[in-house]
Amino acid sequence: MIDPRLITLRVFARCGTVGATAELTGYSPSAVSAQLRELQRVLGLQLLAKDGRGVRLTATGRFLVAGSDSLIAEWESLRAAAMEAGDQVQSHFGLGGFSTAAAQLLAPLAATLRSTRPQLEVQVLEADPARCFDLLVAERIDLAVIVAMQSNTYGEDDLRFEQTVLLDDPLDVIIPSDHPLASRERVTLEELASEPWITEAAGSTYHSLFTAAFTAVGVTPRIAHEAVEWETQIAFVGAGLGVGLLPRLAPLRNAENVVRLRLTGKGRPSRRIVAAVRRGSIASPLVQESLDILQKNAERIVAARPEDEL
Amino acid sequence: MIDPRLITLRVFARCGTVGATAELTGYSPSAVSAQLRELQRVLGLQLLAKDGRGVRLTATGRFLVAGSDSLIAEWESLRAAAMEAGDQVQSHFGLGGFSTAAAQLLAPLAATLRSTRPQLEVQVLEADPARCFDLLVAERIDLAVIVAMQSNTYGEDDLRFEQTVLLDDPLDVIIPSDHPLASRERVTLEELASEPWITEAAGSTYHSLFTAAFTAVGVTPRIAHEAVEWETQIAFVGAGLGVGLLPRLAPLRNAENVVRLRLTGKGRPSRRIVAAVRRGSIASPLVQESLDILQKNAERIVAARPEDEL
DNA sequence: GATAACCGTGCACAATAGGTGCATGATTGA
DNA sequence: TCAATCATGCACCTATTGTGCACGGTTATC
Repeated sequence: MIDPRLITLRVFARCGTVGATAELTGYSPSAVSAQLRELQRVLGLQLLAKDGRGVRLTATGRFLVAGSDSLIAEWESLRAAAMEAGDQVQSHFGLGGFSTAAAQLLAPLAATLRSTRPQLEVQVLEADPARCFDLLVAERIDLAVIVAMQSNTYGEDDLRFEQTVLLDDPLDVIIPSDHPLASRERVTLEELASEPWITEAAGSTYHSLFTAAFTAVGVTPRIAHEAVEWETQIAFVGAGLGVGLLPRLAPLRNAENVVRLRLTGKGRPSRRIVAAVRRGSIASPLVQESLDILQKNAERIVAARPEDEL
Repeated sequence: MIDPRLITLRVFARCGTVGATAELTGYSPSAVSAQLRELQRVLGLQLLAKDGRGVRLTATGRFLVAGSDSLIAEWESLRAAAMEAGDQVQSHFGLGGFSTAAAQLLAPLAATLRSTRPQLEVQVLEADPARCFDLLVAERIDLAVIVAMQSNTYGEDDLRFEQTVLLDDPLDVIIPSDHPLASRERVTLEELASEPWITEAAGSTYHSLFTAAFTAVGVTPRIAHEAVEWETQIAFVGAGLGVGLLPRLAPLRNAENVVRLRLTGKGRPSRRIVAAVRRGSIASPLVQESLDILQKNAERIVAARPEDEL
């Protein structure tokens, strides 16, 4: 209902480059360029200025983007209310989420929605949290399940989103099964301080979570290897290359020579998993139903942890 | 920036028929029909229902229209603020007004804007007050100068508009120059109670003003003739067919055998002339400038009435 | 300081959304 | 029963809007 060119401008405000905006919105770079030019013509405002080999927003452009937050939210809110009032037959619903979240939470949600609403065309996009927010802004997806980080660029009070906590997913330790501590049920990070650690590349989504866990207990881990996928990390541990942290939700499957241990002691690290939607859309019946399903699923998962004291 | 199909729906909510909506928006009936159908498809909502040989809004449709008021206002407000912030070059500006208002206030405004902003394409539409409001909703015009009636369908608190009082335009009496009272400077309505009156057709814009003037002093006038244009009414009076009320702003020109007299006594009738814009757009620099010009012009007109006591 | 990489934009072309005008069907009032 | 009114479907057309490619300008690298 809001002019798609304004949406494009908002995405550009996040990305900074026409190319990235094109990639995120699904348009070609020329189309984005043309849209932004057209938007300026229609409004009679200069929103962009050349800046080196790229373009940047002018003050007016930033003003417009900032002010449009509430406009978008208002529309989402109105649409949600209208859909609540009328018996809507929404045709498309986009979900976004990151790896384990997508597998453990989004897949069941999509399956449930598919069965309860056969008319609905559910689309799931796997994407990391930052990209999920961008996809929400770009209106490519309507709901995202993401990991809330301390270093999250998007605060809870961001005018563009509304976030709902689903569950806290504790981090476990995975060590080779021939490790001296392998028979233990619980360990502390301090006990593993001198181990060679396997983690993700610096700057990646979980790396900050990794370091935060150690800084909480005042230990500096020795990072021996880097992996991108959980599977790779598990394989490395299985090969005896070191130890690693693995979220409870990430399945170990039938990995050989790898043991999962619960962490104990103070500052047990965990990642908070939240659902995010565009502000205003939370009243939409589809979003409401989705959040209900996610909450129930999250509760079921938490309840299935018999050993969780504290 | 708001989807034109939603604007069309809003106009339809006012008109009630597809044909009238087409006439007001400038589209063809088929286009309006297609737009409304498309809007329902996109939203997945049933907004219209067949009703006899026409269509009417469903409850959901009415809800959406009502809720969109604030959405439109928010956009207007944002655009106005952005245009204030940036140095905009608005290309089109639509003005609407009714007969004398258009001639006395709108024409000078258009001329001034044309000279101060050569780039700007100013368009003036003559239309009665009710239609002016419709044209504002349809976004055919951006500012209207209208006569505020007691029986105004659009209250000051309407979420869609913001109104600014420009001036009060008193009603004068016009009588044949050979009338016994023609030499008087001032008369009261009571003195003319038994005269044959010339007015507009019942139900027309000024008829309610006419009757209100008499009910205020407790007199029931005898309506002898009806005219549509001021010119016609003046000619009738000149022909000795009766007497009539004429707003001060309406020029008498060089009408023969007609004298204009000031009304005195309690409840001197007058019509209030106000400027109306879409809610939110009042902060726009163009609207601000226009209102300034109108206000100044109104003050000049009022100041040119040396005899106005009370 | 040459070269390569990157970024945005203009242009020819294609697709498609969105417009008009007319004919049609349905409904109401004379 | 007939005419008037209203919305809508259809054929057709226009013009907006997207793509792909080439180009010019800017920055980083060697």
